[in-house]
Parts: sequence; structure tokens; C-alpha cells
Amino acid sequence: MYELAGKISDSELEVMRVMWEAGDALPVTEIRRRLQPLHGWEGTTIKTMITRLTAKGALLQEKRDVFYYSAAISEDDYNRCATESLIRKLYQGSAGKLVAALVKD
Amino acid sequence: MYELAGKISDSELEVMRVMWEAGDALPVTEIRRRLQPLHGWEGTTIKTMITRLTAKGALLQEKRDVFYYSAAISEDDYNRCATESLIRKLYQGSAGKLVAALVKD
DNA sequence: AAAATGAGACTACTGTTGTAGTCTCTATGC
DNA sequence: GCATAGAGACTACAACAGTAGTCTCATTTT
Repeated sequence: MYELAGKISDSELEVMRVMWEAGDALPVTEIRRRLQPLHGWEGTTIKTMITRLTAKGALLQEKRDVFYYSAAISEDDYNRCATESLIRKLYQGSAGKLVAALVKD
Repeated sequence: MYELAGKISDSELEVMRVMWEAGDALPVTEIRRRLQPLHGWEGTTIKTMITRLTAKGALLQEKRDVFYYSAAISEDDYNRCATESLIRKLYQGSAGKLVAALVKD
């Protein structure tokens, strides 16, 4: 399991998505380059989210020539936790109920 | 489907839960009575959440002797939407992937 | 009728999220 | 060596969320 200081917000999740796809540590410049076409965010906005994610323990910062960042939690772990949290909140903790609700489509 | 102005927050959801359980219009007093043992919130806090939920269109206000409130959206609809939103965000919109992830437990 | 109680409207304040600007320092092109 | 650009830190600010207090009016109780 993972332990985060606070939740990952929707926009922050977009950053995580890039990191997970990369699978590897990236410098801010590279994160920007990958994220900007997708959302049109300013570089500083992206930097803010990186900083917040690092503070929350979702990204690891590593000093090389410049700072490199990498995901501190795996996509699967994150998805698992988020899904369990939804199941707890909406389906009384029963995955079966979730599936039953899905089937009713 | 339902159309809300903004999302229902976690605490607001607790109020909705009470409303769904009631299945019926309730006055603020009664909502308080049912909610306070569960969370220890002040009456004014609960009133604030009722006001916000009404503003968002999640509750309907109805003037009788005092105001009565009832859920404007059904629990099932809400759950469906929240679940779909999670599937979109985490599983590329594929319910199958969600189920696959659940099975891996 | 005066006092207390409860409903409802407003107001308040802190933290988080979304979004982005500025300042500073260092490396780099000429 | 000086100008410029990019990296990183710090700052900003509105909207929303979490939590709750005050003020006012009507009703109930004695």
C-alpha cells in the first residue's frame, strides 16, 4: 500500500499519468514537454503541481545535473486505492455491489 | 442522467446518504437529528451543507410550514455517474479494466 | 406580554485546488 | 565578459470545501 499526505487532485493526476507512462525519472522540462500539448498549461503551473505532488510524497525528487522526478507510487497501487475508496464510499465496501451496479447497464 | 452545478463533496455526500435513506422530504431539524449522532457536526454546519447542496441542485427545497428538503437525484444515478467518472479517469473508460483490476485481489 | 427556543439567512475563516506570475541564479551563446 | 535563457523558489489569487458562528424573526411556553 502507499501512504500519501493528502489526496491527489484531478490535475495532479494528469501529471502522474505522464510519470507512469514514462516509467522513469524525468526533469521538469521533459514533463512540461509531454504535458503541455495535452492541456496547454503554463510551465509554472506544471511546476506547481510537481512541487505539490512531491510534498505529498507522490513524486520523488532526485538531484542530478537538474532535478529529476519519478513516481513514488505505481499506477496500479494508486488505482487500487482509489477504487477501494470509491467502493467504501458508495458501495458499503462491497466490490460485488459495484460489479452488480456495472452489470445493470 | 442528472445535471449538477459542481460536484458533491465528501461531507455533502453524507447528507445525501441520509436523504436517500429517508427516501422522503425532511425538515432541517430531522436531517440534523439523523446526522448529528453520526458525525457530531454542529447544526449550522449541516445547514450550510444543505444550502450548498440545494444550490448545486442535489436537493430540492419545498416550503411547507418549515422548509422540507428531498434528494433531487437518486442514489443509483449518483453512484452510476461517480463510478463512470472513476472508470473514465483511471481505466480509460473501460469497465472491463476496472473489473479486471478488482479480480486481481 | 416577556422570555426562550428554533428556523433560516448571512457571514467567517482555514485549507486545498486550479492556474499562473515574478525573482534569482546559473549556464551558455556570442 | 555580457546578454539571454532556462531552472527553481517563492508568491498570488480566486473558487471550492470543511467547519461553524451571529443575527433576526416567529413561535411557543409560562
